[in-house]
Amino acid sequence: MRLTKAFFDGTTEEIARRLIGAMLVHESEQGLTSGRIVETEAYLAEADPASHSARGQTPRNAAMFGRAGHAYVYFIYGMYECMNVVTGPVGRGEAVLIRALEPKEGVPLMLRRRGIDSVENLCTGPGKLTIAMGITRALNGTSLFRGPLRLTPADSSSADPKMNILASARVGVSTGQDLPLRFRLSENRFVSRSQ
DNA sequence: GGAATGATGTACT
DNA sequence: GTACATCATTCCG
Repeated sequence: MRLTKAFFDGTTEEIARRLIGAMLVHESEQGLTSGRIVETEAYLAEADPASHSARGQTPRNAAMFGRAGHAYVYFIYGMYECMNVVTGPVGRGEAVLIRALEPKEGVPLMLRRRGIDSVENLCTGPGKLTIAMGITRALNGTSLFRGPLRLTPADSSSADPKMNILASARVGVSTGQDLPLRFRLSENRFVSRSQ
């Protein structure tokens, strides 16, 4: 199924839920890798102190204020990169952090990038999945409709009936912990470790 | 098993 | 100087 503009209708929370089950695909010179999204977190513009957009636009977070369906990739803790899907509209500053993937295509390449030999912890966290997928800040601001990094919505006709989505507090934030903006597949072994 | 720790760019006090 | 949308490693018990 092809990504359309209508995918970004509704609130960022709704889009964060809708992203569960969608496929993320990256084509690089090294090869193609893909995974099914099993965990997301919504970051809002209003009343969300944990959001990067909370204190206005800076060069670092500019992509978060860009168009829906584009990537916001940022560098954190001096070591890791995290990937978000901007949910727009332009100037608003809302996005959904991709926190975990169930690896699908290009697993050997992902294992090589991560320097491990088990698929178990390959993409179970936002910093891990960007390494495995080869996602860097070079992709910041790029379109997820076309380009090397693409998003493919879940095919609703083949939706897994056991696909229960749980909502809970976000991970690693010190403010806004009362907001249930983290979404994950229940009973999926590829969600991130920290609960 | 769980807690503490180090790696360290970017933004802000 | 401090905090941060993290992770791997080390040190406990």
